[in-house]
Amino acid sequence: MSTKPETAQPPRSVSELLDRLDHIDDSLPKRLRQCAVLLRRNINLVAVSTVAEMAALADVAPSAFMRFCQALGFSGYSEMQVLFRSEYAQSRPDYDARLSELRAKGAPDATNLFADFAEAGHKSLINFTNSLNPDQLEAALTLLQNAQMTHLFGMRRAYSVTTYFHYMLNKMGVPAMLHSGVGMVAASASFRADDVLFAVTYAPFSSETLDVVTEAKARGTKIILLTDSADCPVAPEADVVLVAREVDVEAFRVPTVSMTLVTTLAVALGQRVQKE
Amino acid sequence: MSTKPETAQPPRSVSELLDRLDHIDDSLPKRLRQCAVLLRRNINLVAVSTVAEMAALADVAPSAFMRFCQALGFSGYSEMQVLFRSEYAQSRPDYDARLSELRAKGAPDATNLFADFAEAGHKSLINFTNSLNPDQLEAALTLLQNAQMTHLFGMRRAYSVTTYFHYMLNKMGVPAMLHSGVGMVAASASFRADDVLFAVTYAPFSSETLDVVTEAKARGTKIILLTDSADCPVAPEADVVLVAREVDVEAFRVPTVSMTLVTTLAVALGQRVQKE
DNA sequence: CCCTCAATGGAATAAATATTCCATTTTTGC
DNA sequence: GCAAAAATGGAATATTTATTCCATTGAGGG
Repeated sequence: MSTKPETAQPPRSVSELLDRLDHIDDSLPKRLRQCAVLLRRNINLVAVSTVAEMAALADVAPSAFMRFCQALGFSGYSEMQVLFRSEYAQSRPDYDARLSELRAKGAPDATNLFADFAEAGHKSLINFTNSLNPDQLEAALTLLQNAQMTHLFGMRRAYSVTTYFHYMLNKMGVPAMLHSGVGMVAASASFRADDVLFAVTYAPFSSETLDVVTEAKARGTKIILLTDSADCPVAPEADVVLVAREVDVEAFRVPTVSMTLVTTLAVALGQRVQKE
Repeated sequence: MSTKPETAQPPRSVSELLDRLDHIDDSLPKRLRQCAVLLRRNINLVAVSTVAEMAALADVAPSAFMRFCQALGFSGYSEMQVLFRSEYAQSRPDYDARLSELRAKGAPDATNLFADFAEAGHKSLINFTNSLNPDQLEAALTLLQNAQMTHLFGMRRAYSVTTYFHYMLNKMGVPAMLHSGVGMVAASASFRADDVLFAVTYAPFSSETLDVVTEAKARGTKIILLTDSADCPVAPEADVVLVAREVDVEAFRVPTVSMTLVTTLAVALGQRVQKE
């Protein structure tokens, strides 16, 4: 029917491009394969290099690299480059250098403090990403997806997390109820067996939240617990336990991982609900 | 002896350049100062932008930006750019490798999504750290420190940020009042001239928050505005504007920078209050 | 072994981008 | 308020860089 479609559509993002590179057809001609291999290994150079430079690294003529870009679906090197440039424009290389520099100079305390919190946030995210158990996320998502209603409960610092989760769930069109803790008894009165309670609590665990979890358990409501320690006393009651540990700065914490996690859950849930 | 030396030698590295920018002579002509300020704040864009783009961001003619580069000691923009490009080319591989590794494995969607959000959070924090103007933080802290009462106001996603700020301020023993938006009129009725309004709003800006800011201005209450764009319509009304831009994932955001920022403010404030 | 077609490299061309020049405006010193 | 100097913006030019073209090479099929 149609002419050889090659890779008709250009990748829309760097990660899409990486995907494609991971599945490079072995039938690719020699030079083009060289390009693919080099690109896969030096993906970070595209934003700041010319075709000629990339071609030289791949040990290939510029025109060959050009053809390679077109085989990927781009109109040329430039079009591919804008992808990398725009992603890079949001980021920045020498984080550590910048941080230590900030600290070294007599920067005001507050600025240093921010840098410390930023670094802590970064570490927390990395730690969590590394130790993340995909099955748990999946389990949580399945529970949420099947829930008639999701009840959100958290006191003190956990309250911010539930408010954001509530906002995101609403935005995604997922029914959710935010309990503010004051009318606690009334809250648990509305728990039903086909509901899910998403409870957030950090050490030292607020007794209200522990009570609500216990109550939910008694009513047969499914329970997802987001906490910062597997030692949370009600962990055994929960169907899924998500442990988000935040690196602290002078004993203070930003709930970066928790916020990122609930956002992820909401967005993933939204995608699933739409596909139904 | 010699002719006017200007900045005879070009900076040898990005951090040397940053040093120089931090000590920009006030005698610099207007346009050139604009360039300096923009560069200081968007240092990361140089590697992937053209002079024309940088000039446009600085709201300056390309030739002016050119002169600015030369005033710094470079022969031109290109020479300055190689500095950034080469530092970038050296420093990135780790992070990219790590990410593409994650992707390569057939991880479930939600896990990938978390990794994306984690990366976005990381980028956001870096960006903010880079462009952070210590004076603004100081100004905000001074206002907060002198306030008789701090009023916190934010709708929708901004609400989570204010709830966390509220929690932290309480913890630090700083008087703060969280307005939840429903009793808005009542809220602004309590604004006094020696109070501070800490308003949080992101595009598209909620009319409630804009109204509250306007009302506060009329009452002589000092205003600190936390937003994600300098274009916020009430930015001119504010005494201090803090711009926390979050990198998005498929148009969704986690308020990582905002949360980190309010935590920083609260802790820094707590330290100062204690020292009094 | 030859013919055909894909692949390749280098050179020619096109496009984008940096850089300089200069007429005009703005500021500074008197 | 005037003259001189500095600063500015826009247009002209130079340079770099991407892209295409085409002659040559090499591989695969009959």
